[in-house]
Amino acid sequence: MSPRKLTMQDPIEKTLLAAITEGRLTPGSRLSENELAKAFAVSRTKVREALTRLQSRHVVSVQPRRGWFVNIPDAAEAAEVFAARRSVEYGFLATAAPFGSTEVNALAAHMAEERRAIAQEDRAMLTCLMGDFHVRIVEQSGNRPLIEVMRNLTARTILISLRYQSNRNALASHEDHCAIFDAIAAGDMTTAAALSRDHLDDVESGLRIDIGPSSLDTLRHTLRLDQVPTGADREGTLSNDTILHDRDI
Amino acid sequence: MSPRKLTMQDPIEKTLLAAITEGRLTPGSRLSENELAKAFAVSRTKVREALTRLQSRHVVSVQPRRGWFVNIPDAAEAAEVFAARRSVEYGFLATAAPFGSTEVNALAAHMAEERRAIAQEDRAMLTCLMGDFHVRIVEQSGNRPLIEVMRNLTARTILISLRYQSNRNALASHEDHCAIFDAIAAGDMTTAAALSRDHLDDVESGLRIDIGPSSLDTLRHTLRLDQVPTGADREGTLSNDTILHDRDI
DNA sequence: GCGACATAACTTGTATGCAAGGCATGTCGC
DNA sequence: GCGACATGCCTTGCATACAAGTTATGTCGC
Repeated sequence: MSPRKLTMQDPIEKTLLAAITEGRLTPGSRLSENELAKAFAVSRTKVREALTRLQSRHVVSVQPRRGWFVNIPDAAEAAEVFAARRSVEYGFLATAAPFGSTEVNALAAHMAEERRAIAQEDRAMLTCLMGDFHVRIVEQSGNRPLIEVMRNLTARTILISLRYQSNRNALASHEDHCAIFDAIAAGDMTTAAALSRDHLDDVESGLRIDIGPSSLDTLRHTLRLDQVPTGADREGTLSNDTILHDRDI
Repeated sequence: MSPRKLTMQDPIEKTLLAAITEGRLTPGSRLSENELAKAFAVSRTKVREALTRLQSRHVVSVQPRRGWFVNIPDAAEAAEVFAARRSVEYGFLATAAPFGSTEVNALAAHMAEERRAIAQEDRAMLTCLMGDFHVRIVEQSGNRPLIEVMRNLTARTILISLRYQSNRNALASHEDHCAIFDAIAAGDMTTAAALSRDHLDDVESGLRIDIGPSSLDTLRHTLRLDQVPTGADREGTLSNDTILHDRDI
């Protein structure tokens, strides 16, 4: 299901994070300690451990005596996450040595995955892959702290995009990714860094931050209708109304 | 005691992190759940929560049924942390807008703190401040995700420096900081970024990675002699043998 | 019918109890 | 004297019990 193995220890944390990055858990979704404990056949202690870790990563939050919820990033948080990604991704590419053939091939494999997901019109897989692209670039360095940072920021980016990106355009983003990949493959890291920075600007400017917190999502949240979707209603296809302006992650 | 307020929720986590950044807890120090629970007058549950969070930040680690320990970063981890800092700090400065007078003044206040600590020959405070400099630069942006990243990386850097930096030179580092500050104050962020990157290179190359894991620290660790220092033995002064080549964080 | 209040059924927060395993000490066999 | 083994104390791992608080429900008064 997941396009890539998550190198994480705790299976609960890993499963929850996978569900979020794959769009099965959306911002505002409620996470019951008891239900998770039953689902994973462990005690609440272990569930709380995993939720606490995710909380420190700003992926979930807890309201005292009320419950755990998948984070609903506000506009300020969205801006900060994008700014952080600009710094990290630009800094990484601008200071990195040109990639070797092994690393370029790994990225090329990812580009093929993106193309396949586009061809299959697999919306969930595509969202996940579009975010993964940036993680995979950093992964080629083998720098674990940096990879971790990128994973966290990407997970939060997915929440942001689920929250604010009403109509996205995966194709435009994919083309940006292709350009970044080409620069990396050509060994031109400076260009890759600049392209990456501009790409993030474009994605961010495509966000509809006017979608206020009193919109459908929060209403569903308030009405407790925000359980895990039954599946079919999130399996959207790449409809024709995705025009060329907005970008998908 | 701490040169700066840590914006952290949990007092246990905050206290432990402060003790580490101020050098009262060194790599290999043992952290007993029971003792911490008694010290903070809470149950082991809360202590384990805090330790788990610090574990996910790579500040402490647990050996099953043996105990919790302040992380002893190995050479590979040290290299990765420095490389990550290079990317993040370079990327931040290279993509940041020039600082306003408010931000420059805040940094100037920090520089004064560094000078005062040097004059007072306060080694512990100085180590803390030298790491804090880089955090404070990013703090001026108000970007919380990035600040968090820098705080984590800086905490790990302090562990690295306690582990590998046998004889440090705070003065050389301070001069580097002065140069970076001057560039920022002049609005030349590009130069500041380059200086910051070079500074990290210099600090890293000053590490004595040949101090193998079978050295004094690990021996003390093995022999369980690695309790919290009694105080006096870590209150070193800036001795004259700190020559101009190595740099303090 | 409708509003206010009591109550019951949830939620998380925290402490505690017990299980499982590591490590040092002491003891027994030789 | 010395080595192997057993024992007991220590550690963390985990589940559970209970406390505290929030929300929904039902009921009573009007």
